[in-house]
Amino acid sequence: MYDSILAHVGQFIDLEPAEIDYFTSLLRFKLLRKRQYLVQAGDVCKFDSFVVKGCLRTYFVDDRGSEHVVQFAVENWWTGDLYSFLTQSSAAYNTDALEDSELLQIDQASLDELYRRVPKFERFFRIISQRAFVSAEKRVIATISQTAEERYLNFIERYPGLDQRVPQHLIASYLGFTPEFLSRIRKQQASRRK
Amino acid sequence: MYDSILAHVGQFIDLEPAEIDYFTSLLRFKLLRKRQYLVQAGDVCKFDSFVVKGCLRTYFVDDRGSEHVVQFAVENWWTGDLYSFLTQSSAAYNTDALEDSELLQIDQASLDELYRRVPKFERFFRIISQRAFVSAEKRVIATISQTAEERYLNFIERYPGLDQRVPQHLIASYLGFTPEFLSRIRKQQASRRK
DNA sequence: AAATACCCTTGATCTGGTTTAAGATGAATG
DNA sequence: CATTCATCTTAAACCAGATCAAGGGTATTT
Repeated sequence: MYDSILAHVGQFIDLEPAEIDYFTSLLRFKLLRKRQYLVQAGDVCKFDSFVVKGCLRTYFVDDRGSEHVVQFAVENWWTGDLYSFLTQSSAAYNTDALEDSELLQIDQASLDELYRRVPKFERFFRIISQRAFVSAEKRVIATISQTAEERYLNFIERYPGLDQRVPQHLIASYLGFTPEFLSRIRKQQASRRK
Repeated sequence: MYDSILAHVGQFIDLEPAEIDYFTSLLRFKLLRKRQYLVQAGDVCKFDSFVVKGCLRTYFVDDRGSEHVVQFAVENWWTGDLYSFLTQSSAAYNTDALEDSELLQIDQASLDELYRRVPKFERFFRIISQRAFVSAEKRVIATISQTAEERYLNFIERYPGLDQRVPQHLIASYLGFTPEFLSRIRKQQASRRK
């Protein structure tokens, strides 16, 4: 059950057996059925969640009532509303399961304790946060500088298989355009391949 | 000279006098004249740079030759090409000074040493990276879900005074539209205020 | 004190992507 | 097994914002 999270953490820091035991003792296992919420906007996000299996999406509902996918999370990703988790304030985003999913969760108090007892975890979360920041900044630039078609092609290249796993209209939402327009892009792609 | 960076770091971690001395001993002071480059695309970004005074911009040149402002950095911000700095690979972005600026810089080797000798700095950079990630993600959502006018109004509210400090066409670039369109937004704003 | 380089504005025209609306297909549910 | 619900497609009208082109103001340079 802990194999994937330990392999993931092990990419960035080395842990002693006792540290591994301590770390895993802080984790709680959570099963989510398809369509079930992990966090709803307005709630406080109590846990940082690691995806062992399955697929989730985080989305935001704007003033006009339209939904926008903030991120997808598949195996070996962390998910939740980070701002809400860090500040224990109410979440702006919703996260729900697109498939039946298995998560490992840690709460704020346990994480603080973990930072204190095993400071290497500060390093681990520093590294993954820096990477997440770099990716988010790239996504800003892509959204600003590329056409819808370019973003779509980069998406299927960068997240291979994900387009087979989640509905197209959610990919369109993630990329910042309408499902109708994605349909047109795909049609044009298909005719070009002939 | 070190007042602002120590106050900034002090917001997140507490340092002993000896740790302060050690930290500041690793910093190097850098003066940039207006228009001078801090990092050019293709170079390796050797330093993480803290802005003591002045204003810089990081920008990206796309395939079509258009520039896009990735971020502005004013007093108490860190700047540079983070991906290039972390991996010591060549930078995708350019950073240059919009005003004469004073920086404090740390190189990769010194930072590694700092993490080893004063692990609290892992914590410090974890926290600011997490915040940076949250902001970057908000910017993605804003770009996807709001109109040009809404983004502009949020920008001047969120970064008060910055619109007086940097040319308008760079703000337009940062927000993801053309300078001509910003001009029209401002005209409409002015007429509404009458 | 010209000359040059920036910077901002305005108008006309064009386009990438939205909106609205309708229909087709398949999957989940009572 | 009928019915709702979710997903995807297509097409026509429409719009936010881009592009192109021109002109004017103001620093900075020479």
